[in-house]
Amino acid sequence: MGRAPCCDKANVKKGPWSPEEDTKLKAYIEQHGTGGNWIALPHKIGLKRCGKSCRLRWLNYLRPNIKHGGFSEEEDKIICSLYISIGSRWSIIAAQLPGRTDNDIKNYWNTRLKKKLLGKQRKEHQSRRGNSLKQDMKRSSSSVGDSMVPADNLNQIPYWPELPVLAAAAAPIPHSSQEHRIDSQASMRRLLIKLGGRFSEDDHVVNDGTTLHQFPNDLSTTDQDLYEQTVYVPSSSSSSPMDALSLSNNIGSQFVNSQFAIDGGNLPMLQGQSTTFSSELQEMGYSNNPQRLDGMEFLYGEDMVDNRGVNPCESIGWGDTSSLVGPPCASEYGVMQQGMLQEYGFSEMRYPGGAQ
DNA sequence: AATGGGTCCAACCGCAACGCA
DNA sequence: TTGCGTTGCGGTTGGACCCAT
Repeated sequence: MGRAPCCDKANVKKGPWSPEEDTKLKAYIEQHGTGGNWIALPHKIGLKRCGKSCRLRWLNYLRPNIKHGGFSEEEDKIICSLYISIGSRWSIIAAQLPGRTDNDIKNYWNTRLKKKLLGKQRKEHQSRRGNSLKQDMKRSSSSVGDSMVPADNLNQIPYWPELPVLAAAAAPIPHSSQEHRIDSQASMRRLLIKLGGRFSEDDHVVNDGTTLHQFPNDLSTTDQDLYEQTVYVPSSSSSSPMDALSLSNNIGSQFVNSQFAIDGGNLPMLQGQSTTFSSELQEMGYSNNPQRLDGMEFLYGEDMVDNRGVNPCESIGWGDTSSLVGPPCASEYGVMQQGMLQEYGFSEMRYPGGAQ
């Protein structure tokens, strides 16, 4: 037996709202408020509408100070940054953009921003792929015998971006986890810089023994304090891992401080909710090759490419994003990751235009 | 002018979380 | 603790509009 419908669908009007309906709803709410019961509201004012429909109409259209269209560059950046950090949590993203509704932002992302980024990514990838191909051809023709890569494998070998010297030294094996981690940090930086962020080179990475987090060196809080300010930590009083308010407040405070940390610590709570996000990212140029998507590589672990030794702690699909920054992990690999992060750790992104 | 495809956005739907009795 | 009604959220859809052919 299914759930009882929230309203009598047969006697409920659907489709676009008329100006009369808008006027009725707006006048009533402005005078009496919602009364704490959306379901009863349409009956009170004689509207043949579902309560949910009234709520949506009010929140997305009639509510005062709603802005429609005309997203600024700044808003674009905020949306992109937050999307990359938390995925399609439109209500949380909307909370950072006064006057914008989650529906508006969702539509804007789906119809414009995504395509904008997609085009950007593809363009850059194509041009870089072209250069890479030229170099490959040059190399293979000049030193076929010396090539590390068998000639018949050339077509299968993805483009590997240049590695930081230290990473290359630490990770002589091309597919090592260290290499990916380091490259992931660089990738994240690149993407965020593209999106308008910038990094402070002297920011610190702290490992409190359980979780890694990044913060600027001008903060004097303790690790725990910082962690609670920077990422959402389910407290003993908060039983819900999806405490959106906490997350929202947390993100809000980051913006208040004009700082924006992309931190995997936020992400475990997104488990099981980001399949679309993941596929979108794949669509944005990432299919089987993590290096194909310049700037997005950090979102994927090598296990996405190489299935050897998949470990729940190491898996980095959006079902478990916790390893983006280096969560608690019992495996040696996890410890190694943390060590590498400490060694070469990437810093938070500071949002442009804010106080430092 | 007709039309077919693409784009955009308001609104709907279903599900999960929440709150209360 | 449980069950039910309500709310909030994210994904999807339908249709209006635009533009190229």
